[in-house]
Amino acid sequence: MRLHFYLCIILHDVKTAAIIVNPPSKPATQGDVAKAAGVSTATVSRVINQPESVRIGVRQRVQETIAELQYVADAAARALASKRSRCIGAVIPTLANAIFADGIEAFESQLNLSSLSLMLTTSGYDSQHELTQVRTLIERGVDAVMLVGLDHNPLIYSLLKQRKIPYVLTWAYSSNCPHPCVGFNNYEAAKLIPLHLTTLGHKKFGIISGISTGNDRAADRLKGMEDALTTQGITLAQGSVIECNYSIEAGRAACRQLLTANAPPTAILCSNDVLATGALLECQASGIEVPGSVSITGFDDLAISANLTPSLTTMHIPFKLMGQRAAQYLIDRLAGATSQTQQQLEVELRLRHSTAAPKLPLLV
Amino acid sequence: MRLHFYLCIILHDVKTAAIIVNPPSKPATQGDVAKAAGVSTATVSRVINQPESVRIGVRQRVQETIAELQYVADAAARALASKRSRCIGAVIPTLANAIFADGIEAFESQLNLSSLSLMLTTSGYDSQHELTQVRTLIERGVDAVMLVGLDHNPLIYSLLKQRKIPYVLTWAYSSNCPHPCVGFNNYEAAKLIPLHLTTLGHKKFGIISGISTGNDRAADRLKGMEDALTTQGITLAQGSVIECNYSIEAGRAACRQLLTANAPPTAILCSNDVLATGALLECQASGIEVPGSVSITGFDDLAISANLTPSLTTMHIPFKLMGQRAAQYLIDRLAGATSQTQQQLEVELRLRHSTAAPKLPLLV
DNA sequence: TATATTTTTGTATGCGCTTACATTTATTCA
DNA sequence: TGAATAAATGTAAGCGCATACAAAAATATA
Repeated sequence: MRLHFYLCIILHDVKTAAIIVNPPSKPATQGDVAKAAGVSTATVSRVINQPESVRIGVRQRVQETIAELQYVADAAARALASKRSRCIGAVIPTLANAIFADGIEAFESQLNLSSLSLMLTTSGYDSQHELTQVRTLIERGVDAVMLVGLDHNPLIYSLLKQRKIPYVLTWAYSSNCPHPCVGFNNYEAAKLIPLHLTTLGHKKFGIISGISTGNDRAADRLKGMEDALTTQGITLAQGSVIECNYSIEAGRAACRQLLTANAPPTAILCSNDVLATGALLECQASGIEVPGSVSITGFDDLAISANLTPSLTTMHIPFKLMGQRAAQYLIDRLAGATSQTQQQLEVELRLRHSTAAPKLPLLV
Repeated sequence: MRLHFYLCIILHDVKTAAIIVNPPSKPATQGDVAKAAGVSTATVSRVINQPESVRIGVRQRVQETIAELQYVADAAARALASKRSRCIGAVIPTLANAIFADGIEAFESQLNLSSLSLMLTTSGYDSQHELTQVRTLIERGVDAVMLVGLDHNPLIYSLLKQRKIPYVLTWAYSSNCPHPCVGFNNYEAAKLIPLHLTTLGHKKFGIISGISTGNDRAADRLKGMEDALTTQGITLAQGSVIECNYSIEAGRAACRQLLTANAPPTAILCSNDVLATGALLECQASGIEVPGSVSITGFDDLAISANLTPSLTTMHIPFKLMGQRAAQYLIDRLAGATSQTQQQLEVELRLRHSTAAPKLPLLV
């Protein structure tokens, strides 16, 4: 088979050779390119990895040969020899609800700019499963790992450190976080929301939170909201904090539960926009006026939030920027550079139409 | 360094050895395990890949040694030697709106059951970029590829065939599709929707479609709806078909445009639920009654659709099943088995509350 | 022009694993 | 019990590439 191949080379009809030979034969290797171009494999390797180090004439000849033979470097062999897979792993809780979509898409785009690929997995908000996924990623030989949130199974950190695999935490930030992170302070951000509502005159609150166990973002947001209320001298009534899954149905159910209580709240704080959307839709379905009867707030500023009626007051997060920064941090680390280890991003409370002063001010 | 290691082995204190040695030394290799267990590397390899072929006693000893040394097989070396990366690539249009979330999560879960990892990329609905992504995946050495839709750059197919990489198309099905596919017939499914509305008495329709160029699902759905209407003797007025991005904003804008026309439609057919959600929200925002003034339908049955007010009449697709089946098809192919090449899934029109008879029957 | 220096290229090893084949050990059967 | 057969294990050859080091070529220097 190879016979035809070299024959064609001699005949200066390399293109035809490639066409004729490729279907039946195996893909070209570096050695094939080297022979065809009349250089050593080392030179071919250099043309690919450090083109500047090869004289221009030789380089071009090799590049042409690569094109003609449709040579594609074998990723496994490269990884084995160079000890770099050029793959980055990421574990996010879920693909549902597009909560992580913008951040991840930006993360991947940024990686691609540096010829890195993304290996994306989901944990289902289960820290044990997250550990499994990280293990799998490490076994796959990823060069670095991105995780969501600050709290993770200690085994994850020890695995990562043992293997000297760079990592970055996202969707959260804490000034005293002992790990590299790119995100925002969920606690501090969440504190801003109750303030807005107490300023409007609200005194009775309900909170719909994600499951805080094993989810530091949810826990921080919840605590932030609670602490801010406490600071304002407001006490949350029994049963006015509900934790549930991040789903519209759960948000609806929680909202229903809060509003059918003895003394229903005039404001419902949701720890993300999916829950807030659910709450809002529940009010619509039950004919409860928002913000007339109850104000509702979210967190994340998802695509739908501005389009609901009423549009949702929520916390805007620069997810795209976060994804880019997180990727760049890892890229820099892999290049040996030392970029800023902890990066805090600015968030912004977007005041829209789901919040207003409570309808009936209490007569005191 | 290694000195300590073997010393400890001799002292029968392997666990300590692992703990002491691991941080400073390199991860254990197959050879380390082989020596420590007193077998050849071939046996270690067999214990990992075909445990049944190793006698139970030896097998257990090796497995214990693996655990003690915290041995993890090097993926690159495995891939190089076995010519299988155990990675599957997938290209989906976008992570936004969670349109592909359920299907992809199921796809990944199914892969994981067979120790396969997913390499997920997005194309942004751009067929040129899709080609780039497929190229990247192939260069990464994925064992198989999943794509969304039937129409793709011919180069993608020739690349895949040239490299003999199994692939499967999803989110679509056609009986005369020359490629393996697991999905549903977008055209036939879409045809069912107008029928429902004409039965209710609607005569004036508007359609909000995704961009049909380069998107066979969008094109098929649009054509299905148009053909069904034609069959019913209904003509679409000029400008009553709008193509736009799959975003809520675009759906809102399109809806607004349709409803402010001279003779606005009494029913708006949307080619997916994101657009339908946008349309519905636009009506809410403008105080237009649904289904009183206008009926609205979607396609996909996303999580939000049943929770809107009114709940959305839409086409339900078994995305989870589709993801599983697609993964299983590839798994079977990689195992050399020949499973069914084209798999059509059942869809179901979910009648909900966004559709009703038109308010004012025309007096003829 | 001859030598020293720098740049470019080649040689050859090994990354860690799988697997064909050879060898040894266990099992079966006459 | 011994030969024939089957099962388990070992030996050793790569897989395709990157790279340390050696050699050659180009360039600079005197």
